[in-house]
Amino acid sequence: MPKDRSPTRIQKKNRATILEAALEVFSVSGFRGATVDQIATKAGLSKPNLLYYFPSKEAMFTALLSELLDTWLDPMREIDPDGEPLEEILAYVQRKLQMSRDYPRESRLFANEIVQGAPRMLEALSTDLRDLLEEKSAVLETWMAAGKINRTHPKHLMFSIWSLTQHYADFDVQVRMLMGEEDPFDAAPEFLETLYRQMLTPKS
Amino acid sequence: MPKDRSPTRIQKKNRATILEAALEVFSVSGFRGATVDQIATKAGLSKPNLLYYFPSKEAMFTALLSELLDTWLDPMREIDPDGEPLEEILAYVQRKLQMSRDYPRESRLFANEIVQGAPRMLEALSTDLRDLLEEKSAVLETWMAAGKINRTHPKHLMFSIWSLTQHYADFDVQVRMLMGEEDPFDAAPEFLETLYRQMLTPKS
DNA sequence: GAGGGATTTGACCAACTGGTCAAACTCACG
DNA sequence: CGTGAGTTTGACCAGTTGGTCAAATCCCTC
Repeated sequence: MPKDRSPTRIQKKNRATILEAALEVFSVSGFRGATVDQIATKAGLSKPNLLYYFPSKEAMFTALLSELLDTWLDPMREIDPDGEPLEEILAYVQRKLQMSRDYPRESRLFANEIVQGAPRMLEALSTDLRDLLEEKSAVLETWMAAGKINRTHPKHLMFSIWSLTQHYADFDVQVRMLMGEEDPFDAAPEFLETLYRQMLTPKS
Repeated sequence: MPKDRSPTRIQKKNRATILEAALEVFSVSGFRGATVDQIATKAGLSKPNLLYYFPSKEAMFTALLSELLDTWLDPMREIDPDGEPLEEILAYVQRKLQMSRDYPRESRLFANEIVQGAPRMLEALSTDLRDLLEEKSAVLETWMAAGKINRTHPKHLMFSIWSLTQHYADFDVQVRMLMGEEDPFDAAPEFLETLYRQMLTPKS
């Protein structure tokens, strides 16, 4: 094991290589389904070499999770309480959809883990995500109270956004199989835009 | 292995016991994460005994899938082309939500498999589900053409219904963790009803 | 209640998997 | 260069896992 000094050039390169390979493998097989050998092969390194950089398979997984969770929550952080309510929400939806298009492996990594009960992630979720959701739910409530958007359950609204956008990444094979030639991401932006605009635009 | 005659009383009972246990285990761990021993323990039978009734772990899994897929698609089959369009869709949404509440293990079983690329299910999906979706999409299109509901992409509309309803089953731990005491299924029916009503009710 | 098929299981096996370790090798730096 | 820390790996190990098999037990039927 390397000393706890600042990482060498090789350490930085190899850690990154390993995490990239780990993402590739964990995201399709889940924690238990993935094997260290698969990750090693994908990374072009030997199995003992991986375990030189990370003390265990579990350590690779949690390192990956904590590295990605922040990025994953960024689109939600960007919701601006002082912005134009409807536009803020619609923009958030599009950012989240973009994430599903650009980072499907990350989406599936989280999906895999949560579907299986999130045994290695619940702690992180119950702090970072929970706080962020409470904060943004409060923002939504003030917007609703001010009549800027239609009244609904703010948390269910957020769930719906996560669900609809991540569906295109998590259920990618199914969606593509059912759509044939057509790329799901062609029509998705407009579909979601229309959905949320019609749902949230105040009647007045 | 039993002869291929009509199954005995014991065969029927044990097969059912095994599939019930298999559902319990596969739905939380996925195919690879589940072990035959876990299923055997849950079923109260010995491992070799399971393999007497099913030739392999894979056979248990596929038997389970094919047994459940039909039931899983029933709510969609019930959409009546001659019914009142908006009400038909809203009723479908509620049926699907009810499925997520009553059969979360089934939902997670499919979710697990599809997220991982559906290696053992793609064939079934690409016939049964595909045909059914084409049929119901056509119905939606006629309703849109007749101005009974707002125009949108019919397939994306169906995806959205699956996504929103199954989210409550598949991401159950996350949803419950974020909602605290409140039962997600209390507010969900009304939330989804409002969402689709506002989205689909024709303007004019 | 005896015979024979159906059912059950303890013992076992080969393949796989996460992880260890000592020895070999590489590289930065004086 | 040379030397010591950093890096790599072949060989190995113990535990797990899917699956087999022969022997034992059960249960239906005549």
